Amino acid sequence: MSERRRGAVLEAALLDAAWEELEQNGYASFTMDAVAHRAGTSRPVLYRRWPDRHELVRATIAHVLGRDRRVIPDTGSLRGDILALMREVNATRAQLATVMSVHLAGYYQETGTSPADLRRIVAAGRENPLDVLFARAADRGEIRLERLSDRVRSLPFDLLRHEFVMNLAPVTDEVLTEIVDTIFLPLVQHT
Amino acid sequence: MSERRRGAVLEAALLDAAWEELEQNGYASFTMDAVAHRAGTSRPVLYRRWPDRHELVRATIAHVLGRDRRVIPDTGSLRGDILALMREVNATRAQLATVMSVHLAGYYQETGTSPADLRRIVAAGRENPLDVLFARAADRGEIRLERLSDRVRSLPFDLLRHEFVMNLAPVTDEVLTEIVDTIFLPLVQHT
DNA sequence: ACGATAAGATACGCAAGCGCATCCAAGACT
DNA sequence: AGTCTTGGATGCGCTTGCGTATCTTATCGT
Repeated sequence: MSERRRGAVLEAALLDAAWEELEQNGYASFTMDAVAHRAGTSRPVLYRRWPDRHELVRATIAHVLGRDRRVIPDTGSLRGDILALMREVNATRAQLATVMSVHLAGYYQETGTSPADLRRIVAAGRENPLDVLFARAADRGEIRLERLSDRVRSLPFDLLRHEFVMNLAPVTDEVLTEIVDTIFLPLVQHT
Repeated sequence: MSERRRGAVLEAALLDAAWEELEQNGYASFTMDAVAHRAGTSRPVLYRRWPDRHELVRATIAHVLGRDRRVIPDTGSLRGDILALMREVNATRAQLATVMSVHLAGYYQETGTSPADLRRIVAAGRENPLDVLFARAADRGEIRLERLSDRVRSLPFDLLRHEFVMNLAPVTDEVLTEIVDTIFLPLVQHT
């Protein structure tokens, strides 16, 4: 068993360390030195892979979000599916607040990019699970798909995202069911 | 007329400059030097008022949000009132995204404070306009106040805030009316 | 065993940012 | 005019972070 990390193993360790730095200290205090130290390596190792801090941040976000292999729930009802997906997001994507911190903290001004670029990373190569859930609900006759606006469809997750951003933490299950039962479902039934 | 700024006038100029720095370069790149330079002064002037960068940031946010003297609309209907207030927030509070950037970028880790602290600044000494609007609607018989959850009442502004954060810009009037007409009002009428 | 590659370590020099000390000068008040 | 307060300017020294060069060493493949 080798002691010195190499190739993809080393790269993953570097990105994990970078992520922890982002989470624990925020984008404002994110430095190459801190990442290197946390990863148990030295800065030239980072520079051999990423030309600068911004690229390392971008790669870190892609790395963390890219490993997020979500199971698309199938509970037999739209309510169940949406709640299950929200629980999953809640448990795994509270880290989205860390991503948002990069979104907001000056990254765009510093790099000359835009919010759409970060959204592209998040969305890359991924089927939107919501589309699947709604198609199923339509097949079951629960909803008329064409009658639901995009805004209604994304509403539970917009509100969940909002909670993450405002509180920097996952929400309680009561909040999830409140969103679904008192906001989302009444709107679905209304249309 | 004196040429050298003094007292409250100077302090306002300093805080305005600090705000512009936050807006244009983000919290991650916010420095005392840049603020002093933008304000046409020198760093000791800043340090005479605020012990460090974090305190300057906190004071800047309080300054910007504290000058926000909102008129509480009275259009004769809840829809009208909510839309008017949202338009006002949309026109003046897109800058909330800049505030949020501080919220997220590591300020709390750096200062040992919490999201509740920032919310206290925002809310300080201010009557919540929403309470006024809803009380009026109840007086008019439009709604049963006790039947509306806090979440329904704050929903338009939660969604507006979400839009600000996601897009870093004000929204179109179409988005405002969509939120009110297809999300908020159906929920109000449902209860 | 040997060679190639890449990881790890260290050092260098530069610039920025910071916190502070010191001095000068403008402005207000008596 | 004199005094006090505060604004403005400059300089100092320290630390941190960065980008890079150089050297050593571990590991892998042949």
